[in-house]
Amino acid sequence: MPKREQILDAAATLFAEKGFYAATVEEIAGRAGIGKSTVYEYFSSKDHIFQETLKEGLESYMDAMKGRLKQPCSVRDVLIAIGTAHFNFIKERTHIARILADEYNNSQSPWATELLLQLRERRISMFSSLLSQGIELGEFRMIDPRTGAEVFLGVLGALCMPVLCRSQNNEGAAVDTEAVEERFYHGIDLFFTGILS
Amino acid sequence: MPKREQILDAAATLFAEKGFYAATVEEIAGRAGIGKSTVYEYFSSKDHIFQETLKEGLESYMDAMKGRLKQPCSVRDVLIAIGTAHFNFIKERTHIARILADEYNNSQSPWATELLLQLRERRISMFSSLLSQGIELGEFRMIDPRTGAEVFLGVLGALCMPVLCRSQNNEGAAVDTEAVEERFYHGIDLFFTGILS
Amino acid sequence: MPKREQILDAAATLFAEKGFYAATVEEIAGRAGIGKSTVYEYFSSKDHIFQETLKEGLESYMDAMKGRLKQPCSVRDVLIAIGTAHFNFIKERTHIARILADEYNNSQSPWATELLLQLRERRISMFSSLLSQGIELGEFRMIDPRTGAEVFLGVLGALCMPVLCRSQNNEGAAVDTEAVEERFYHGIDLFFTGILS
Amino acid sequence: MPKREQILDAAATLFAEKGFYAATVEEIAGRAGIGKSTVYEYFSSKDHIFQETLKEGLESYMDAMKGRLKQPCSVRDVLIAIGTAHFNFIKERTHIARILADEYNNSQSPWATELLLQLRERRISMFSSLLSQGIELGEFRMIDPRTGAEVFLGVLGALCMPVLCRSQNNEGAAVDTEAVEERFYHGIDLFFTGILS
DNA sequence: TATGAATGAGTTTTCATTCAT
DNA sequence: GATGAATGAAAACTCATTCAT
Repeated sequence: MPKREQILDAAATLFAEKGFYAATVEEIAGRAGIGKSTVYEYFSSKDHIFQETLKEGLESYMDAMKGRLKQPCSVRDVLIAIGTAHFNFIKERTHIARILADEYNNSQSPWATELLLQLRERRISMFSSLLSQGIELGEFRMIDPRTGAEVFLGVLGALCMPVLCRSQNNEGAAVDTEAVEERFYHGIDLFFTGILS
Repeated sequence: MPKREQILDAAATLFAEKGFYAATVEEIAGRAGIGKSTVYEYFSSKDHIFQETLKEGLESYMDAMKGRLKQPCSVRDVLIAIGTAHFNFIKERTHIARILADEYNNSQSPWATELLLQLRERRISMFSSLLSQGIELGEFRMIDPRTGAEVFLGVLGALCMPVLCRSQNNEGAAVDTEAVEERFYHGIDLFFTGILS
Repeated sequence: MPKREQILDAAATLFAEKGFYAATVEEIAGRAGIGKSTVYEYFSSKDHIFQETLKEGLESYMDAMKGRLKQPCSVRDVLIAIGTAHFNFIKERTHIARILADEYNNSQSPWATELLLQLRERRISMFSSLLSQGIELGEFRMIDPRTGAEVFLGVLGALCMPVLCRSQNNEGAAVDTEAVEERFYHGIDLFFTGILS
Repeated sequence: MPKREQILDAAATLFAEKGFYAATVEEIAGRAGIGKSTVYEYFSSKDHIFQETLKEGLESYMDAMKGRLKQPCSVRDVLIAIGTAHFNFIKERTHIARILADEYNNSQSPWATELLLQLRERRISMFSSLLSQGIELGEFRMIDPRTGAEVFLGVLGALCMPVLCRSQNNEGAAVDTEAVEERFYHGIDLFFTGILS
């Protein structure tokens, strides 16, 4: 595996586990199995590493989502497919996901907040346009698409929390992913149908 | 104002703005208008300051919520009232709210994560029992109350994000709180009625 | 008890227990049962407290010795009497004794070394003149009195060590003072008679 | 010279001159001719430096002694040889010797006291067994070997004091080592023959 | 006289980054 | 390229001392 990726991998794990500040360049190098100063052959600074970790995560997340957009079925099904992709991304790339999920992140490099907000906007606009489509097609009520998008985002986030949280409690009983997944789909369903009787 | 509170206030602002690590004790002292070592007359460590900031925030948040629980009206209205309280809390104590909102926070003191997760659980169980009530009263469908609670949490969080985000961009145009508030109620409404037509 | 003495007492205990640096003015004040700044009404600095503690100890030690000098008996008996006084001083004022015993002390205020060296010189000259007397009287061999005095000093010190050492191990089983005392007199005897058969 | 040793050397000098607390890491680094943080590449803390200084000193002292034990001569001569080794050690490694001599040391790291007491015990048991031998061989009277050992320890210590003391008064006239040495052997002789006529 | 509150000067320690090999 | 060694800059924390009451 190319060194650059080794580093990025190690970094993602450590940033997710301990945060930007507590993770040291030395540790990252150690986990990547290389010398400390070698890191600086590939990245100009610790900040830079974080930046690239984030970028890579961002893109791989968006890619995972995009695959689900063009499907010849109801918008509702597309949104569910996106939810599924989201859930899978989190299961498979938990470390990166933890970093991406930390939207309020301000403990780290200042521009990180910026990137994370950009991700948020991209996701919102993606959801928003899907909702608009759905409204046009008569699938959905006449709601404000942006609001709907924000809500959907919140729902996805909240329902996946359990997976991301426990991921660092290596000791504790592993999360019952099955149960979480079941609740996940139930929760998404609530988004569509509401809770009123 | 008592020194202890001055410090806590300054700390809340700085922790919210720059996170636990980037905020220095010197800065906190400076903003509180006192000498660095005076801080240590009131708190035994930077960690301790954060802990107390968090605790105080936690309690004042839960207090703000509890006022809304016992009302002679529909459960739906109670949930909306809670939403309102949440929104007001965020408007009024934006700094603390930013800290409380950072559920994925792991960049800071390790027990902080614990406290924040506890807050989450308390909120979920509060919402959960309200939903159960509503179901019993026939107000809501037969949904899983915990899932519903998680979703409601996510919705509240996502809808308030704009306020919390910009709060640090002191430069940028202030958020259009009115607009956010409008979306906020619209979003909560979606939680009840769903988006399907 | 006058405050000044309260402070000096507390100081002696703490200086003996933890040394000059580790003992804080706050602790001293606390143990003396007064406020921290009150200490400065009686002493101009921490150094000053130590200085006075030392002086007081020095004098009370020399006083204890002097009482034994004028006795109508053999010089040998005078030296034994001094040994006894030394041993008693250590039993009764262990804390001060610990401080006085630390001749190599350089961890503390610089002039402290000076005072302790003076004590040493005073003791040596006391012993030295006794030995000279003894030689003149034909009690002792023709030895170098100064050397003899140094040796006697060393013997006293070494034999009392066990008491001073354990005095800080509050937890441990108290030293068997009886046994130490027995060895003490045996040891002094060796000084007079040597070990050769 | 390897950096680790440079540091240890500088540290020994400074600890001996000013004690553990008054010697700063910065000074140690300065005297070692390196940057402050470089020290931490070799030792994990100031405490650690002291610990290693002490350990090294302890071992080199015991080594110096051990060389003198196995000699085909009278026990008395062995003890004198040990005295000589002791004296030479002090002349050659005065700084370390100062630290080792400070048996009452409690101003420093707590475990330091422990190590120094261990040294004392090792020396006592060494002397004690030599004395026992001497008694068995009929060289010495029937004395308590432990007491004898303690006395011998005290004698050695007291007689070397002048060298250790002045060693820090760099300004003052150097000690007349010759004179001290002469007294040293005279003093040891007293241990064997006593002072009685 | 007595003291709680405030603090500045100083110390240890950490860590991203550089540089010589 | 790769790296071990070196370090400066910064941060948390301590404590003797002062000062207003």
